Amino acid sequence: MSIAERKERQRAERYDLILATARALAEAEGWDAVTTRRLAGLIDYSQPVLYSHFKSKAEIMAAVATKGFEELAARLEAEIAPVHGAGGALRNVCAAYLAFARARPVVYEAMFVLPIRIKFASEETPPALRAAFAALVNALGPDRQAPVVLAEVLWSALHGLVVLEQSERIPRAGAGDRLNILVQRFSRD
Amino acid sequence: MSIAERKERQRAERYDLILATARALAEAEGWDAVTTRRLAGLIDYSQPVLYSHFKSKAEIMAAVATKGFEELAARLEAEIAPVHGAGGALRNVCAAYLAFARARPVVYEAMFVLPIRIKFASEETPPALRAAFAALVNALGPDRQAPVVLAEVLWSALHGLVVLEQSERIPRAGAGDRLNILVQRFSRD
DNA sequence: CAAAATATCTAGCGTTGATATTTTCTCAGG
DNA sequence: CCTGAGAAAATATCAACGCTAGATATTTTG
Repeated sequence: MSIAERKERQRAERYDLILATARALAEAEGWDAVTTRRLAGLIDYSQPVLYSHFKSKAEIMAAVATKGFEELAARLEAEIAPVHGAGGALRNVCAAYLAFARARPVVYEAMFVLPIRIKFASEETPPALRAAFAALVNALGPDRQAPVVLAEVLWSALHGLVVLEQSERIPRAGAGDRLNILVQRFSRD
Repeated sequence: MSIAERKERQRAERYDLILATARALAEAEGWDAVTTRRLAGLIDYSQPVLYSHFKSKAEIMAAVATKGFEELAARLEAEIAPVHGAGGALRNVCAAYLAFARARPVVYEAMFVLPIRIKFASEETPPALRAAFAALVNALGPDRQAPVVLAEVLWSALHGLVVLEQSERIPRAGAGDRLNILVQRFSRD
């Protein structure tokens, strides 16, 4: 079975290559520049090869997004794990969320802005996405009333800050002040 | 000058017809369905006529968005004007914002999600947009510290709720609970 | 060694936003 | 009532897009 294994491995490598290339191209020139022709050219395969791995261009973007969920979850959990003193966890998690969005804006866009049809808050929700949301709930601390709904509102605020900032609808300069106010508003009274 | 005036008026009518048709088509089938050809067909003109009014399709969407800013500002100001008792203004303005987004989702999308390159928070910002933001600031009540930054965060939270709800990333069912929590968090302590 | 299955390519379909060219219409002056 | 200039709108066209069909080369199986 060694030959089949090798082929399987090579296919997986090409799969990863497609995702890495799509992400790199999007980071360099934005998602609009990620066309199937350019993507195929960059990996030195013909365009239809992409369709042997993915059903559509949207599915490629969804796969990039899924990897992004994993990275985001890891970053948020890293801010919870050490016992920093409970007061600081909320601020650190919020800051990590915003830092992720700033560091990987196009991945963030694929995850949360573009229409990629990933199920949220259901059984099919990717585990990493659920983990990231759980980190938000934990960051709020124990014994809060309606912690899940509270985390949803917190997440909305974080997401709103990200997209309004990225689309330059609120000035980038005030980001620090806005984080302060956000944390203050969602801290325990 | 009467002939020139008539021509001018007819041109303005066609301009409005293009915007109304674009909006109606977007509301019926989404912005992706608004192609220059379909739009031209619906107004019984050839496709290049659109380019005698607008430089690009994005400019058409930006014009629809600008009309949306006016409607949003009017709705928010209507919740401030009457002296409802200061406590209720914040809730009413937030509810009106969310109601606008639910009532006109595709106009909201053009205003705040799609890349339309309208200047925010600058001298070129459309007056209606500035007015809408001012209504948010007023809704927070007098004598708050850093009211503009606070309003930016509130706006971010509202916007996050809207887009996460519309893209089904948070369940629609909990909207009422989330509004309660949002208002509670941004009310004066 | 032949047959079946798999992998990949070239070519092309139908649409898109935008533009270049050509035709049609409008309207003032003789 | 003509006629020619200029504006306005049409047709025709462009390059690029996502995606698919058909043909060909390669590998696996009987």
